[in-house]
Amino acid sequence: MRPTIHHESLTQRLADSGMRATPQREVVYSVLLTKRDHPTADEVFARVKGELPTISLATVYNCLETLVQCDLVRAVNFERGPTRYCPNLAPHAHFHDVQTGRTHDVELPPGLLDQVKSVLPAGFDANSVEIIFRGKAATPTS
Amino acid sequence: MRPTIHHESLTQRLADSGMRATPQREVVYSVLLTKRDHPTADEVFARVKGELPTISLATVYNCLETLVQCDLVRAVNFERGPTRYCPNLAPHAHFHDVQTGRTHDVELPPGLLDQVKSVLPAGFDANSVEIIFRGKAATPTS
DNA sequence: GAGATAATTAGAATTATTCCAAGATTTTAC
DNA sequence: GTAAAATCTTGGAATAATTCTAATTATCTC
Repeated sequence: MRPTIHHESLTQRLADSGMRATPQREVVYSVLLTKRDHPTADEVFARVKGELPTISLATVYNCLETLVQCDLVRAVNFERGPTRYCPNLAPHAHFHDVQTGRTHDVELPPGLLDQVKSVLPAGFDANSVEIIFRGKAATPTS
Repeated sequence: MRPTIHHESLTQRLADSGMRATPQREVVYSVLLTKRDHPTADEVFARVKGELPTISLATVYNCLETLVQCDLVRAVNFERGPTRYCPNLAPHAHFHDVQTGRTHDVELPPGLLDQVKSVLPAGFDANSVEIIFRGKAATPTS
């Protein structure tokens, strides 16, 4: 897993925010893109170590925070419990399967978020809407 | 603040789940109903102490968890940070004001949650939908 | 009222995250 | 190209939120 494909856009985004592209940031980002299962910082740490065995957990936290700042990654929090990270930039909702604990992305029809926003009373100006479903997902194979 | 008004329904709900109404549970619930600003467990703890000075933080956590189990209270998590508690049972969304850090309840038109649920692909069966807005709320007095 | 069950309590333990200060790396200015 | 400045990474300590544990207390049942 060599972080080349996304190198350009990552470097660009970071530069836009006055930051540098580093191997650590590239690998953290690459790990998120490779397996999109909403990992925790600890899980990212474990995966990144395969590529950069000497990276520290603090650095993983730093890199994740940086990527969130650059709008390349979304931090997701439902339930108390560790923050999870999602590199899906398209507007989407999350479905949290209470049985497996897994989180699935749910694509949203265009306009839905705006429609939901339109229920806000005067004086409330939302720049983001987050939708979280909870329930059971049918097992893909059964 | 004597927890009489809600005593009946609280006792009933607890009994339905095979649990007892205790002074601690009543005061915790009463505190949530009295000031609906989505307090953290620590904040609830501070408020409850006015009534029950010897209550422990562990008990506050226990009581809150119990109330959540009985569906009398909703636990709300956005951002990493402490869980907040909300005694509003009507379906509603939350608006998180990024300037003040305050959270407001947003009433939802009937049917909206079902409409949102309808975007779920086949195989996903949601029994709850949570909607969180983030942005700036106009100051009431200015 | 004795025994069983349930709830509360204080403090220890755990988990997730942030902070910090030192060292390494990269950039900039000459 | 090198020195100084700026930025990053690192490991460990510190903090914050929550859960666990074992002992005590309260409540319910018969």
